[in-house]
Amino acid sequence: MPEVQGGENLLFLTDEQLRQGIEAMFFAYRGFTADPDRILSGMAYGRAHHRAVHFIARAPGTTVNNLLNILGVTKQSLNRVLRTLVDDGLVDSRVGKSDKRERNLYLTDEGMELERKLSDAQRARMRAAYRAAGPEAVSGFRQVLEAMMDTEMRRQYYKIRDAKS
Amino acid sequence: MPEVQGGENLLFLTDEQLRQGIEAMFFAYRGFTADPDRILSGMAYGRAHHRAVHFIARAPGTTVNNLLNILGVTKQSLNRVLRTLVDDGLVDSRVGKSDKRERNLYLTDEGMELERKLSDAQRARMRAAYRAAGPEAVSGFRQVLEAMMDTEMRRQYYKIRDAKS
DNA sequence: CTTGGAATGTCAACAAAGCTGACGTATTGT
DNA sequence: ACAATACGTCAGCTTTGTTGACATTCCAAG
Repeated sequence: MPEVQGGENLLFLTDEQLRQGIEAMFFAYRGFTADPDRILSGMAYGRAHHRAVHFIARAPGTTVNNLLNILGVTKQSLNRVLRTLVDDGLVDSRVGKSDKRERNLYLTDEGMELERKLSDAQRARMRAAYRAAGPEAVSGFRQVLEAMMDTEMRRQYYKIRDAKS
Repeated sequence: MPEVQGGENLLFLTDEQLRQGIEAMFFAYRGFTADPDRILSGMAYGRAHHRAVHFIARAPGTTVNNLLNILGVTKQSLNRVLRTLVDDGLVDSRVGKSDKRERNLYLTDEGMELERKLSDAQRARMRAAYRAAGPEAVSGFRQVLEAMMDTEMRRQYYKIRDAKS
């Protein structure tokens, strides 16, 4: 059998395989966001609020600028979301201690309650998927996702992850 | 060492691991859409057009209703996108042969050209990620993604995938 | 101590892409 | 004949993103 693929089995790199991966990402992401979206619909919040709340919960005291980098939106867009959360008493925005231009963001008790509700739903789905697929699959899943990120996003991802160890 | 986890290693199911998976999905999806988005910005098209073009390319002759089910949007939303694509000569909408109420959708040559451009970019990233992670990781990646889909979406996914074998 | 630049906030206007509801038309199946 | 289906469309609304302009506050360098 001729080694047309450089001596390795690269069948997983055929266009058809790649297209299937693309479609899997598309359909899976729908599932990924479905449960939080369901919870948020009916409240005055949307996916953007979920993202803000998630990363504030994850890195309490984070600055607006930092959140901007993580979320990759404009400050005007984030500000609109943040303002409603602050006004509604879910997020506390405190003037920075060392640098008073900065605002450090924290969830209030009410904010934490919403975060937990959203997170519980999303983690439940992730847990079910992980459990169904098994530890080895999970490892592969994470490897491919990390390789798919833009360099700057991967940096952000590691930064958050490593702060938790 | 006590078997507090039912005899298996379930460390990959800790809340921290699940949160990392959630964030990996978030950051990776950004990368996943980044290249097509870049190509489309500047044209009068967006991500919604990309999705329509992708699935029409994937299942030529598909009906509007079928596309609606795959994309999970309202017909008004899809119609707006489809109309611009037809008007611009990227998509051909032909009256159904057996059932004249239906419209069968096809890409024109110009439509195929755009699809190829978008697909090339997205597949290049996917290929790089797959290559970096290796075949075993890719298998795990796919398993977790499939387990994460809603049942109906998984059905759609298999349907498209199996039509290509 | 003044001044330039950085971080933040805000106003206005706009665009993409989703939604609901209502309605019209052609076609099909009962 | 009539109900249901597939599609298209009008109108209006929401969420979430965008630019651009401008004010405020503050740090730090000259």
